[in-house]
Amino acid sequence: MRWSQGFLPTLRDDPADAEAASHRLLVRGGFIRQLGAGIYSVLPLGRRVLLKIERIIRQEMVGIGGQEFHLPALLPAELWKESGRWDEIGQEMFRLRDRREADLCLGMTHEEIFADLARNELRSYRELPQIWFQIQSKFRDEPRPKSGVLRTRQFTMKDSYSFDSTWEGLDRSFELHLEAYKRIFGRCGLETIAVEAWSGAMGGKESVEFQSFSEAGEDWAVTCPGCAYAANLEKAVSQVDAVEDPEDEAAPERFPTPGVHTIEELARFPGGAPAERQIKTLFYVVDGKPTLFLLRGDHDLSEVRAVDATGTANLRPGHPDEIQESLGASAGSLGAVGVDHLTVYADEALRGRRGMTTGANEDGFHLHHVDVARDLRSPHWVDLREVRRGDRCTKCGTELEVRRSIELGHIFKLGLRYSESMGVRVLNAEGQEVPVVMGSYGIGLERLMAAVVEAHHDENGICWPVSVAPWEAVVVPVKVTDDRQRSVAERLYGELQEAGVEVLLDDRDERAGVKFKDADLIGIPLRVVVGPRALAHGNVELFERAAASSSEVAIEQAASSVGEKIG
RNA sequence: CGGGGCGUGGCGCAGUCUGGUAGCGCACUAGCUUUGGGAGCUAGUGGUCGCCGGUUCGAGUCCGGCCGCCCCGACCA
Repeated sequence: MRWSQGFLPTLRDDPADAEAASHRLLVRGGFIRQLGAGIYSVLPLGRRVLLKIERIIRQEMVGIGGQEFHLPALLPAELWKESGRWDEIGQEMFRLRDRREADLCLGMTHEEIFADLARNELRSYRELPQIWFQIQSKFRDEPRPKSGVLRTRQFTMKDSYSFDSTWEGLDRSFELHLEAYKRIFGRCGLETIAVEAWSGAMGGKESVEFQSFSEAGEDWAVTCPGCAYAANLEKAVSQVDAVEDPEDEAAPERFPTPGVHTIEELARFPGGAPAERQIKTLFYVVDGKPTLFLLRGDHDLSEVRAVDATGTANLRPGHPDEIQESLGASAGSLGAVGVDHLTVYADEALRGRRGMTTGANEDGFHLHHVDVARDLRSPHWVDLREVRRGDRCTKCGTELEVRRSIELGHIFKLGLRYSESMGVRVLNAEGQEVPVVMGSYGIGLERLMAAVVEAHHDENGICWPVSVAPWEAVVVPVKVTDDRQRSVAERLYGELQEAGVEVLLDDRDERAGVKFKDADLIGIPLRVVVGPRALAHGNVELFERAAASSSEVAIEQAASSVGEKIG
């Protein structure tokens, strides 16, 4: 394509409200434009990148036996009511009514719809396994869209669903996806790790996320340098570092702590206690009922674990007035000693601890000499603690690392979650009707594009890997009004097109600096510069964007050199 | 939903405190000069100052309400 005829709206300035590099560069480079919070238009440049990502995904999905569908995004409520998710999923689902007042929603995922097709059409185990996929828009009313296209309310997802007659079959389908996903991300130029994850609203028994390390991410990946262990922070486990408590037979004793509201303040307070010798008391409202979560002072609550422990996702931190009403004190002076009118969950790390310090349920006072076993009224012992950097791996004892990451894909062993609620059954070899064992697998495409930018950019712009670059090469005549330069540039443009290279010709009558800046910004991997310096020797320059390295080749060799470099 | 910030030509911003009828840089149009890393000069185009209401002779500016967007904490591809 000729640049002068294309729509490539690059901006000279960074957009004011973009912080993440991918957001900034994709907007500035003319790949995307914002329409609303978490709603983006994809421009021609961005579309080319997404189509390349789609092609890679499609090839790999077909490679594991996947068959492509295209389901509606506008979905009747009935199927969701059947699976129970119409009520389970809260405000994240976009809901609407048609003119007959029938409930509908915009698809946020398609388990129900594929399960409906499966139950209507599949009859025998001999038709299985099946892997069905689509590449389609998803809608999720995120509480907080952010970072450009990393987290949006409408996005494109490759979602696939496997149907097997046995659990072993599900394991195979899952494994096929695991390997396909590794290839997909690798081909897009991303290093990823597969981590154990929490299944969340999808349900099912086991799930794995693919994450790419990036400071722009919103997830945390816990990895063990000593063994293969890797997990999402939500799911990660670790050994508790043991704390030696002194002999302390004394009864709990109230003591004044004026102005102390936090663990840190109490640790610094004369006569206070180090964080690991305090009991942190968190007040939550769970299914409408006030509830306490107890942790070691230096540990943090994992809300996902709290959800697991309580069996409901309906929980939130208590409001100040609720706390006051239940315990007669404000957050910062709370404790569970003597509390028997609230449900209390205690983290395993507190088991057997004594000589502890905790709030006295009276503002400005704490208790010393608390013996967990003796002074707490039969709490529910559960795992509430969030893993942190430096904790030891449960498998090999090595210190764990915790790093920011972007969740690129998530694969789930759904098991019978949908086949039982929706009646997806086939006959097995014995002629008995059995529920189909399902899996579901998703990749967010725009997020994947953004993650590639996060991983491949510098101060001048994006450095696309050739596999997903909007154009593979750009031919830049330094001065288009120069006849020699223009004719050589046209010649190379033609030769490269002939050779099947996706090539741009920057035929704009702009100064060289403008054209170089733009080419850097939009990240074309290879730039062929046609200028007087090299032409004097019958050469042109080849500039490799990512390496920022330049070399000269003879005009006659230029097209084939480009072909070699872009592989 | 809690906290913080911001809405002024396409983009980036000033002007708001202290009311007087909208300005700068970039981009865009035309001309001349220039031409290897975002050129210079000249002349132009383009804005109901987020929306509604109020105060006032007069509102971008003051008051009230609403809407939108960004960032930080609880959710997910």
